[in-house]
Amino acid sequence: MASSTKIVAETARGARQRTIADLRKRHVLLAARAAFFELGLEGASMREIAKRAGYTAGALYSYFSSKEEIYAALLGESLENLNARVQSATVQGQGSPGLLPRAKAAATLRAKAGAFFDFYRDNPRDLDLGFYLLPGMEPRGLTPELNRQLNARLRDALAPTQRALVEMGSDAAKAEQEVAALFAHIVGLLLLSHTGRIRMFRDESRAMFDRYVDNLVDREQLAAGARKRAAGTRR
Amino acid sequence: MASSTKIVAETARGARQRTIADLRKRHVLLAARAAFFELGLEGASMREIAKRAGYTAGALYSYFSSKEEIYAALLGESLENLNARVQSATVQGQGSPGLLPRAKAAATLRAKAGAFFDFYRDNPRDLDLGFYLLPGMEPRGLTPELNRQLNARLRDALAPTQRALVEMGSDAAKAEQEVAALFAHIVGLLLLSHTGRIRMFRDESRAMFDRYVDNLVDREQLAAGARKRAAGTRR
Amino acid sequence: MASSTKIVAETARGARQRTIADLRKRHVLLAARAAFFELGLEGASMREIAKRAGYTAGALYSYFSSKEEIYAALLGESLENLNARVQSATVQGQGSPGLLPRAKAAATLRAKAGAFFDFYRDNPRDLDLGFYLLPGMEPRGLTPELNRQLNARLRDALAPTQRALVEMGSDAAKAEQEVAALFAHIVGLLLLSHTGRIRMFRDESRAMFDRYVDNLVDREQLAAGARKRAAGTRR
Amino acid sequence: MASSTKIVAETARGARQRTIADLRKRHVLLAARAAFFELGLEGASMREIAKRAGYTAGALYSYFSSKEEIYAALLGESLENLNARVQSATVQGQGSPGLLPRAKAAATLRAKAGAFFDFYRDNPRDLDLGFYLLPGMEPRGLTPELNRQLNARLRDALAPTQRALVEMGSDAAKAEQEVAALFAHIVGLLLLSHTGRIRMFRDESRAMFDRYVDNLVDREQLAAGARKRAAGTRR
DNA sequence: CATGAATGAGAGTTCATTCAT
DNA sequence: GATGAATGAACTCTCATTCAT
Repeated sequence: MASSTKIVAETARGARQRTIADLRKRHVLLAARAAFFELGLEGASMREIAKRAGYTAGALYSYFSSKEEIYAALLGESLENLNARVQSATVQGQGSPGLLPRAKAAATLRAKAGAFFDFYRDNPRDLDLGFYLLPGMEPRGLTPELNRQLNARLRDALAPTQRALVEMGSDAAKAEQEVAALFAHIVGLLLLSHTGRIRMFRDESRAMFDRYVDNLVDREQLAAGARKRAAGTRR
Repeated sequence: MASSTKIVAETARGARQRTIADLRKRHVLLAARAAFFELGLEGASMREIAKRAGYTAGALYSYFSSKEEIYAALLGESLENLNARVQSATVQGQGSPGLLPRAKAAATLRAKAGAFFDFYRDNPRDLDLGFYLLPGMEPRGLTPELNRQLNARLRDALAPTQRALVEMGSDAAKAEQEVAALFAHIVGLLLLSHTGRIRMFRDESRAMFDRYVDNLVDREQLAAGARKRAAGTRR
Repeated sequence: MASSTKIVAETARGARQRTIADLRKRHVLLAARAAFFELGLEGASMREIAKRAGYTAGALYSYFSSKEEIYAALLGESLENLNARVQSATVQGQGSPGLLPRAKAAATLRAKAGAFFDFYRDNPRDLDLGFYLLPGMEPRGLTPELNRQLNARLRDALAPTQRALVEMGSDAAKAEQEVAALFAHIVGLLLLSHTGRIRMFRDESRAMFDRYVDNLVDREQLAAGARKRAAGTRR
Repeated sequence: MASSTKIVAETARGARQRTIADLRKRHVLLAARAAFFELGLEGASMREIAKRAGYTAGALYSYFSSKEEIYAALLGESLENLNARVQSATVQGQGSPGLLPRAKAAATLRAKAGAFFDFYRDNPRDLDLGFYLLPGMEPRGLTPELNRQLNARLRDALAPTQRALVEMGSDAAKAEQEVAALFAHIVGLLLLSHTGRIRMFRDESRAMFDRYVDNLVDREQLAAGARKRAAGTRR
């Protein structure tokens, strides 16, 4: 009995410690995020991150075994945030009873893809996180396994949009293609918007995104109508 | 006579030397290109570039007065190459006599936009060149003036596509929007294709580009038809 | 109680560490001093200083944030030493009861000015420290504020001499002029003594200094006598 | 005959060429002087000097075999200028017939020493030339032999002052001491004036110089009077 | 005589990382 | 767990000097 109690106690302590450690880890991560967002990935040195976290540079190595591991954790967190935002995105006027299933799916498409777009528009550095770093990485922080996980979370964030396309009548392959194209369009718009290389993108990126989605919805509805007519003719 | 001969000779020598110097400058640029393409902008140190060019680091400063000037020259060259490729792109079956003007414009659109896409697909690092810019650049090499020039060359490369859109019936504003959206789509596709973050992009990016252009052409033709019918009604 | 103890312990550790850090800083400073004194300000590279201190170049930046900060610290220390020496200089046969106040002041003048002279004669490079300043300095290490402080410490070292002049009967303005002239003479003598540009200065500089002070004392006493007579006449 | 003529011709050509070469050498020297005076000794790179002379860096080595040889030549020239100025300095109201020999000598003293002072006051960098460089020199440009020559020219510039002191009644040894002290004072005043380390020196250096000379003349006249009286008593 | 390309050493500084305490 | 000292390699850039042309 005594030993069992001890085990329980130790486990509890272990859990508490792990929690505290996790908290501190998150604290470091927040500091790293702030540093990176202000100074860019190369500009954010370990010393800078440490200073913002209230630590010495050496202390960070208690939490992360390299700078790249910090980057990986940051990217992971970023994708969690993205997914949270996409999941919490809801259709406006959701309860309208008379709405046709396809119109509902279109609304969902707009909501989910819009959330995706807005997340990166509002957090521009999160985009960098995903795309600017890859070259010259890997050694310790970004193992292939982790890389796979991160890609999976990215797909998760696109999945609701893909499902909406299916509900609008696309077959699976078409839906996958369309969501990939949509993803590419978003990335392109945002990248150009951030670099400022061309004027237009700075202020109109969301409008451009809307037009793309409008066209996409139009196409889907046209295709659905065509399928319907084809089915009617055959009967 | 003698003095005139001397002047000619000296001028010739000057010209020859200038040519040689230019050649060597290009040689350095090629080395820099290779280094940058393999190691990224930050990874390509002056020493690394010099080594590849068969020089010591200090020697590079005979040709370029800073690392950023090298970058700027590289970017400039890249945009020249892009423009050359776009300009030399011609419509297949150009001579077909019975082709309607609008169909011809559509073919031009496909050719020019396709050349743009293909240039960056075939020279992936040239894309990076244009976007790695973000960080702390500018001091000497990339003056605002130069920056403006480079932006102008980028627009030049998109201009033929824009003109084709106008010939298909778009008004100027619409054409500008569409070409910007097309540009964004291309950038997004290529970026995702290069980072490999999602499987599909690796092999299918050109097909995805084609589908985007197909949709664009369809939309334009639909709109043109609508305008025609509207005109007919009004009469 | 326990927490109080802990605080004490931590404070003690902090204090100890600070002391050790100060010691090491001084150690670096000594190495820098030696390097600078042997090789001059430009010749003493960070690497050279580090080597003499038993460090790598990078390690110096734990103690000083730039080469100029090292220089500033060195100059500060030098002026402290100068002041210490001047303050500790006392009049020989100070206790003699029958000495007139003016004679006492003259003795003080000789003692204080002599200490000033001897300090720089015995530490020739400390003089350079104060004058190698001219070139393109200032950026970080030698802020205007610090510059003001250093100038103040220099004046401090001259102040006792100036006070002695006042006690000998000079008015404030005259005393300031004379002390400035004395300072200039000292600097000139020492500079010429160190550069060896003219033979005589090498061995006789102290004798030359003494002659200058003798003349100065004579002049002051003559002037005092003249003032006395003038006052007697007026009565 | 023919060969003799040829020899003459060649010699003449040689002389002309040497003259042209000297001219160009002087031209380079002027550029070096300007560069050094603007940028300081360390700041004036061979490239900078060459640019100002309208040459390439390499071309300078046709005229001088090292940077230090340029420095040496510059210093030599500077001392020539100094001597020229001192020699051309004349006593104001020189022709006054009734002037006593001693008063004339005092006027000469003032004129010659004043010219010395003014030369360095008006050409501050010439002072640096003489004093700031010595450390770390010698290799090629500043041979001991040359060094001796330069020191001699410096003494030459002081000689007229020294002679004036003798004419005022000083014996040779005393005159040498006094002129050395005067030289030290001048150097001290000018150095402090240039560094600006103490306010007073900036604007008043010439006044301070005058006071020093006044005192010197007074002392000499006093001493001469004493000698006269002593001689009268003895008789 | 002059050029311009090139060297090689060295400058100050930054940084991720390690490790004894 | 955290510190602070230290490393060692890397960075861009400058410079006096050399030499084939």
